[in-house]
Amino acid sequence: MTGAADRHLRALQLPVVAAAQALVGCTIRHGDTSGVIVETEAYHETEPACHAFAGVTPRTWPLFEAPGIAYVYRSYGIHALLNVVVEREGVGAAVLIRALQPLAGIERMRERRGREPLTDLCSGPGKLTQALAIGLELDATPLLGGPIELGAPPPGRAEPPALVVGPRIGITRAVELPWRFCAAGSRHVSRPWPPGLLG
DNA sequence: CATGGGATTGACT
DNA sequence: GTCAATCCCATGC
Repeated sequence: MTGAADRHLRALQLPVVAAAQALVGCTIRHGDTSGVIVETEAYHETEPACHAFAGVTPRTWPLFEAPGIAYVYRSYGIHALLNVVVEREGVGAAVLIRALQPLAGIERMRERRGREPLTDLCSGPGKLTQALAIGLELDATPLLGGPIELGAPPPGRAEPPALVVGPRIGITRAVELPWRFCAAGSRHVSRPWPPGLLG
């Protein structure tokens, strides 16, 4: 079957920027909590904002593995951030999952986050890992048949969403690359887009 | 071995 | 708008 049913599988085979685009609309699940990916960013070893730019280190080695595993690292000493490793083994590249539209386990997410509004549950890379209870112990685990499951778009959302493109958030190097992708008009992204650009 | 800096968030002015 | 929390790890001496 082709189309939406295997979009996540095809995304894992693409170059990182195309993969980041293709993963918007796919799903992430951990335990009973899941959501639709609405925001991603691409990171590649050839540009200095990527952890893989420094080469293989105790932290970055999963980035250089074969596609389809998680790269989870601690940010600012506090948050865990989830990436989908892509590109062939030996090349450091990954897609940062920046926001989800909550799909299942929403009450559980509210408990974990200590917040009620649906748009506050997974609207940021640190928020979604808290909502889905994704921690550093899941670093380098497979995303197909592992504890975290990367899945196809949900029923009724076969059509790839329109994307809004922009610069990546929160970095200081390679800021000019337009490697951030959001589902147009989504209210679940980490930062609202300027009025007029919303789908 | 010491140091500095984050792919962030939430609280506060 | 500003700012602290917090810690792993990359870097440099």
